[in-house]
Amino acid sequence: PDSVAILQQHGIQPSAQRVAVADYVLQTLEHPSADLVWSRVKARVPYISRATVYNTLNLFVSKGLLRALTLAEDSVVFDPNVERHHHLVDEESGTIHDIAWDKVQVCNIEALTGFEIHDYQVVMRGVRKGVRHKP
Amino acid sequence: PDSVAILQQHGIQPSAQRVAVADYVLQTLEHPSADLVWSRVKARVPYISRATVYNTLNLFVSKGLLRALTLAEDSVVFDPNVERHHHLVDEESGTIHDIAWDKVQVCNIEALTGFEIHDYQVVMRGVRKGVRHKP
DNA sequence: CGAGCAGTTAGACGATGTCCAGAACGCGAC
DNA sequence: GTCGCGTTCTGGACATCGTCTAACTGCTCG
Repeated sequence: PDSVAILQQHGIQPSAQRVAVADYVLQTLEHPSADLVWSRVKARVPYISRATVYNTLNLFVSKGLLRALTLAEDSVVFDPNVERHHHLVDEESGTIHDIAWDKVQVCNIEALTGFEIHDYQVVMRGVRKGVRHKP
Repeated sequence: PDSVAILQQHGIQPSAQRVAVADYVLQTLEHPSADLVWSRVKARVPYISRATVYNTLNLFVSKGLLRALTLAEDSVVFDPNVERHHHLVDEESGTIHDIAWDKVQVCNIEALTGFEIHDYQVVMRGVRKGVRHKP
């Protein structure tokens, strides 16, 4: 897809650095941390600075292009999937997997009193099936 | 309750520092970060060091006395409630509230293929009802 | 040309969390 | 008691994450 067009549609000036970040982060499935985005983008655009990557990621989040997730220890990760969905954390590798919204259902959320729920998701932890554990 | 007895039941030597940490962290409802635990405990035992608090909290987690949660930005917090339950993050204050396990139900978790789910919970974000927003 | 503005840059900074070497402690043996 | 040994505690160094600032670049408009 055309990163430049996407940025413009969201009211973001498409500078060279922003396009470079978008080209990677809007396509990836690896739920990268900010510093991982930095190193990935640096591989193609070596002169980009760390501050720019952080600024750009925060800008993308505020414009709704990305979601920031705080699921596992150490660091926020970014998810280009901004639709509602759930998450599964692989306890062995730390990898995060998206789980489609309609794969599981949550009931009685509306019955909670005292709070106005703006958003919710199921967070699961587990391991790949068939992986052997040490005896 | 008797912190000394609880520590012993979990196979932890009850040193003065560990008891001091336990006295606070096993009773609290405020979901403290490690550094908050440090300052709370220092108020009663001023000579305790930061490293000891971190070591003690990690020890308690590995022994099943506490759960470490990574829900909101910045820092892991600790929860003495080790029963299954859900969490609600107040988006205005950042406060975390425990939600009883049977208040909401999650269906079809078992139907997920490819993974062995060890644990899951619903994470909600919202605000206290009746709180006015700026117009 | 040059003033102004948006974007970028490098590095300083504060906060979080881990690690290490040495000091202090507790406890049993003598 | 006191000796010796293993455990615990301590303070500081260290690495990482994320933010901030001040200076620099490059573009547009007059």
